[in-house]
Amino acid sequence: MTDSITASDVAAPSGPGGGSAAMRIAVLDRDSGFIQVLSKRLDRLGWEHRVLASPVPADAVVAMRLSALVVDLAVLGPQAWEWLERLCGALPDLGIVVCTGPSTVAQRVRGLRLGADDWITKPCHPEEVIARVQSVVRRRRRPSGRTTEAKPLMAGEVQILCDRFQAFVNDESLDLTRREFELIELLAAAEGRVLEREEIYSRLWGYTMVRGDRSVDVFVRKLRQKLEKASPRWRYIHTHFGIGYRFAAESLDVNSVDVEVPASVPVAWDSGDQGKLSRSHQDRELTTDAL
Amino acid sequence: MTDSITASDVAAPSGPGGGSAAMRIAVLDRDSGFIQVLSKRLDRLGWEHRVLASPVPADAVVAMRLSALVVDLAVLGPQAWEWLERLCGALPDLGIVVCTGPSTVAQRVRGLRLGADDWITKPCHPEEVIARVQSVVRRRRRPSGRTTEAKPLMAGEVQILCDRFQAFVNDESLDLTRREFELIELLAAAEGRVLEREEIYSRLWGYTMVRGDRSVDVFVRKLRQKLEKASPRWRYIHTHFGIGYRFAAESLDVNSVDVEVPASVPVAWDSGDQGKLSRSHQDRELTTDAL
DNA sequence: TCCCTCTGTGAAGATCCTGTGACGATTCCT
DNA sequence: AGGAATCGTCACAGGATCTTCACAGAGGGA
Repeated sequence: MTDSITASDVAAPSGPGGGSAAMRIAVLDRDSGFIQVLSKRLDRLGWEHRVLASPVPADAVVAMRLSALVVDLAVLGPQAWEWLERLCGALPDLGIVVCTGPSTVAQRVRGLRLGADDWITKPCHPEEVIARVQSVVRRRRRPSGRTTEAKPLMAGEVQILCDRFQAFVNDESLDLTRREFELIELLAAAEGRVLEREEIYSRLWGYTMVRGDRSVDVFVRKLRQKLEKASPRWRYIHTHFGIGYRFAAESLDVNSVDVEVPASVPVAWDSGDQGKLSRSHQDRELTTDAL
Repeated sequence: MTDSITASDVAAPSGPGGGSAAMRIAVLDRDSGFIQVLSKRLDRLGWEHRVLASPVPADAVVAMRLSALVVDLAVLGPQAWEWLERLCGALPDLGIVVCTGPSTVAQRVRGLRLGADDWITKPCHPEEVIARVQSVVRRRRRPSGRTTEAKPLMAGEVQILCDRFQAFVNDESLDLTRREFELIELLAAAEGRVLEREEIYSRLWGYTMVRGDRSVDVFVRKLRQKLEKASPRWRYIHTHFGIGYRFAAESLDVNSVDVEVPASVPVAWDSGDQGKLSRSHQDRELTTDAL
């Protein structure tokens, strides 16, 4: 059961997982020529992608769990601005690249201010579209990506192995579901800081929490149950009333020193390899492209 | 006196938002016309900015602690690519916007792949440059913003940890509720200034206080109780009759030097001149208040 | 000194928040 | 298709927190 979680699952927007892989984008456009050429490139890159021909309600975009969206505002008609604003509000972590015909400075500024991450004017080369999408996604991912690099997190009796998407107590799996694991990973990575519900929600679900949503609470409860069963002498998730939750291992044994360990990570974080990767990658691209 | 409240003061104490404030950018370019127009806009926006006329070594850029850098690659000559790569490697969190003359698709793609966050082609409207810089910075800040503001405030025996939404004395939590914490944080951040009731109220509750509302007083009392219990030899919150409250740690030990520390971040810079200011506290209260 | 206003205090009621169990919807696997 | 696992929503109950109120004491000006 544990093993059923595959790498492809990691495609989650804010997903901690894999590096440059697992790109998932959608193109909202009707320009068949443009779409065709772009799709071809995306295929070659191995990016999951999807073409949308008509204005999709913002809620539907949410469900797609995209890394980025390329959109021609012309398709949306007069409600384009409103749509853009709603989408950016709901999905603060989604990369949005507007790729549309001739526009005025004012229009571009407006789009960017509303939350678009980039604005490309057609006609344009698909390679540039891709490079800009990459740039947008890279920018978004950088800070969250560094925390999670297969280094096991430890707290109390619990060991969190990111590369297995599972937590263990005495080498026994807690049988966490995907959401449960993402939650414990997020909390543990916060190193004892309090995370607000809204932040937890937006990091796990990828869009902003609506007031009254109890999902976070429910998953906290499920996590607590499994932690309690596997490690009864410890408390891990602490409620901060009116704010959110904090992860820190606290022993219930009175005689023990009751050390409060947030979550230690034997990390020595890198920074080099990602850049290196993308560079060699890009050299290859440039030579073959021969522009 | 009430009018001394400025827009910049209103930045929410713990609020993650605060997008436009504290922007700090540099422009590396030689196009005097462009620079002039851009500078003017930046001034009006209140962004700190700085113009660099010649290729600055990447290391020097590091020291500037910028939010973003706008650069014309032409200034850099043939080493532009290498420079760009070095810079992006050294400062993965710096927003880099290339703003340069006509270029090929391949050049733009190369720049973006090397780590640039955006690429604008001159001639361009300064407003668009600004909008794109904002977009870049906004995107970069969101996830890391919360971790950055982790400067603990210190006053007397009390330590305020913003990322835990809690205050501590000797590593023991005061068990502050959300409002109580917001209040102590607000007061402590004022660095010894007197805050009027109306200001406190509007910052914590988000709307203006109706006359006769005693909420602030009640929460001050709760805070005082908890502070008193945890740190009996100190006074922290001082009433200013007819005005409001002031936060400053004052020792009650007579023999002690009675150092009054408003609330300082535990960095190296301070401690010297405090003693000079404090004579008998009674007198000081009257003179410094200067109403 | 007197009087009026402002502040400290305690308590009670209202309000909001969280824990919890259960249910239907959806997805995934066989 | 059938069944199981997982997910998201809902309603309810018990607490925690917030707000309001009344009263007493302190502060400041005439």
